[in-house]
Amino acid sequence: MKRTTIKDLSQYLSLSTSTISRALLNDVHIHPDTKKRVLEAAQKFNYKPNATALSLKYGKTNSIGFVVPEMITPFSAKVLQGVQNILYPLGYKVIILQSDEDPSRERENLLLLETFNVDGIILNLCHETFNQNLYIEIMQRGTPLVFFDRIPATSLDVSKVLVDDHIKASLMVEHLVRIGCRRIAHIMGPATVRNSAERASGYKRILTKHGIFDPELIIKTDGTMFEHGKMAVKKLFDKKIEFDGIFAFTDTEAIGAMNYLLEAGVKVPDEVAVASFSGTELSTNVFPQLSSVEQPLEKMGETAAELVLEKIKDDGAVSKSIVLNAELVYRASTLAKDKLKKQ
Amino acid sequence: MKRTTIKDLSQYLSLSTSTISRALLNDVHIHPDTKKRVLEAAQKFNYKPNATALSLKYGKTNSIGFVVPEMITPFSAKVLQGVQNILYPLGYKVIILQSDEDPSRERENLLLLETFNVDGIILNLCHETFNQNLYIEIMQRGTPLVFFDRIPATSLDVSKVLVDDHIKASLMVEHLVRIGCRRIAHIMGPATVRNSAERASGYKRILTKHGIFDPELIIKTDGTMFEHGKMAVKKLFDKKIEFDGIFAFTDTEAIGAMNYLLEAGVKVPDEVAVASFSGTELSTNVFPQLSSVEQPLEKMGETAAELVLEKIKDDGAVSKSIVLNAELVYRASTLAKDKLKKQ
DNA sequence: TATCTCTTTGGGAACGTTCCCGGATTTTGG
DNA sequence: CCAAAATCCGGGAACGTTCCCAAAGAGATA
Repeated sequence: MKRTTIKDLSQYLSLSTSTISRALLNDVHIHPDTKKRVLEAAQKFNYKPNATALSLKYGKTNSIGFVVPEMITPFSAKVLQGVQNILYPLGYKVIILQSDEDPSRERENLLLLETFNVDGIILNLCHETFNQNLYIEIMQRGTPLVFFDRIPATSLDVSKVLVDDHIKASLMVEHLVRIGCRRIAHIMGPATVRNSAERASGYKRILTKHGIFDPELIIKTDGTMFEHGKMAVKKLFDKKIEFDGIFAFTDTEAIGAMNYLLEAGVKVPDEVAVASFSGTELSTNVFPQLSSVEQPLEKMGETAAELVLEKIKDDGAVSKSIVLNAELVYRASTLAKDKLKKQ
Repeated sequence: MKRTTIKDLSQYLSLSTSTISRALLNDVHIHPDTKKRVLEAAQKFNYKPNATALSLKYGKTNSIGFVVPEMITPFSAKVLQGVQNILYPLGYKVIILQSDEDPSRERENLLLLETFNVDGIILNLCHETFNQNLYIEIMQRGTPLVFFDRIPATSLDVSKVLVDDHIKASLMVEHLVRIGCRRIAHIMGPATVRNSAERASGYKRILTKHGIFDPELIIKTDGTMFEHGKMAVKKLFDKKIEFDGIFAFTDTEAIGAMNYLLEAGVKVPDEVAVASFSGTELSTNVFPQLSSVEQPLEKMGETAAELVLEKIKDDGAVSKSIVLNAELVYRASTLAKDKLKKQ
């Protein structure tokens, strides 16, 4: 049950492969009758062009790689959605690889994509510097690389799409202060990505401004999942550090933290308000609903896809850094309160 | 900055492409010195074999398609994880496409994968019968198809991996009865997939056995997301139907329902117990934690990948239906209670 | 009628790789 | 020392497609 090829058609119709090809490609140099015969035969035998052969001929595979630290949370899934919105209608396929927050796994993934001959790569990195040289090499070897969310050192000349972590974090922390929090803890992201530092610096700036900064309130984590949020709160409890608000690096961490609080009998937001930084629907699908910086994730994916297409079309295209706006949405987890004494 | 090919190396070393190829492939018919020279040159110019050329030559692309109704919830992501556990080490790439619960989109996806020449397809369908003929055609044209979770009509001779929906649903509903629920609502899955009917029949069987079945308590939905769970509870409220337990088709629906209840001031599990059918980490990352039928999703993906590999190796391989076990895990959302009067 | 142009078709190289086949050289065995 | 065998290498086809080039035939023009 082999797939029919142009050669099959040429034998069936006693024509050359050239003629078949011309008929299929709407070439003008062909007799209408011949064209009709070819098209009918193609229909009859369900001819479909062999994409692999075309890839070989034209040196492009019409595929792009999408490399993310994980695919379990809706974060990457939302971005992917945007990427596919753009790429799918153009006939591109997307190959997805997960790095499991492991830079050496990320390295393998990138090299694998290179052997796959992808036309471009969209990447959310898992370590700011570890693979920096590899990024440069890959781009030099001709595969465009576009970053989103977690980006490499600014010295690298690459296209990227991001939000202003510092500003948006500041605004959300400011909100926590406004509703009456005075001991705001920060569940900080992994030290290996710059967003962690950016958001933490926004947090620190606001608290310092109000004279309520306390380094004890920063809990460092080495991941971004539910359990990391839980562990962070556990640490605060263990160290008997008092707090009445939490600003978390991601919504998964915020939710992990919140559930841990609820299970410990702590009321949210009455005793502890919780806010996060994200953009997935998780924030509206918990109780109480979560205040968060809503990044336009789908838009982020679309933008990244457009940037990589630009680079594919013209490999000399100037690199762009696109900063998307993120919206602050205040929900039940940070309801204004006449502060009650906690714990 | 073109990639180096065997031809480049052959010119550089004044050898034929045959010899280069032999050296690279560890052929025995080659002089050790020659081999050494070639390997060094390959290293020097960072030679990497062109996967596209190999695909063309061998008629296989070393890629498999993964088609799912959606990728936003962790469900598909967990299965994908399993798929990649098996396929990644073997050098296969996975191409992921989302059907958005739309059968005609699913159709497009399958046809696209066919033009991509994937070696096999792993599919979670979104309509039991709509694309049945297409499945048959695709398999006849030589691309093996393996199903998981939502499977086609049993008359179709295909490999598939699933759990026993009826039994497991029965057991979970039995548990709800055991803890004291008497008015158990069922948030039923989409009518277009057989799992919905299977789980609903388990539900119905148990309630009938206990003489507490009431058709009013079945709420049909046309999706499996948070919002469908919410809408279902809203319907129950609107119709003023009393209930003290919920068995939901998925954990996302269960969580949507639970949050809606909590926001309405209904206590879970005190007034309404909630149970679901799933296997993602969402069930342990809500408050209260959710009792659910935990499907071994990663295992499911691994099994599906193995099945598709079998079919790739030998297209006459006999089709298998593998039924995986699912574990019932009881958590806080169905704590045994001395029933209080509700609402 | 001879030449020119236009239309339609076929031949074949190219993309990068493997592998079969045959040829040249060296080694082995009697 | 000569034949046979082993070792090593190059040529070229094949995978499926496009596209350049050439050729054949028809029609047009002088």
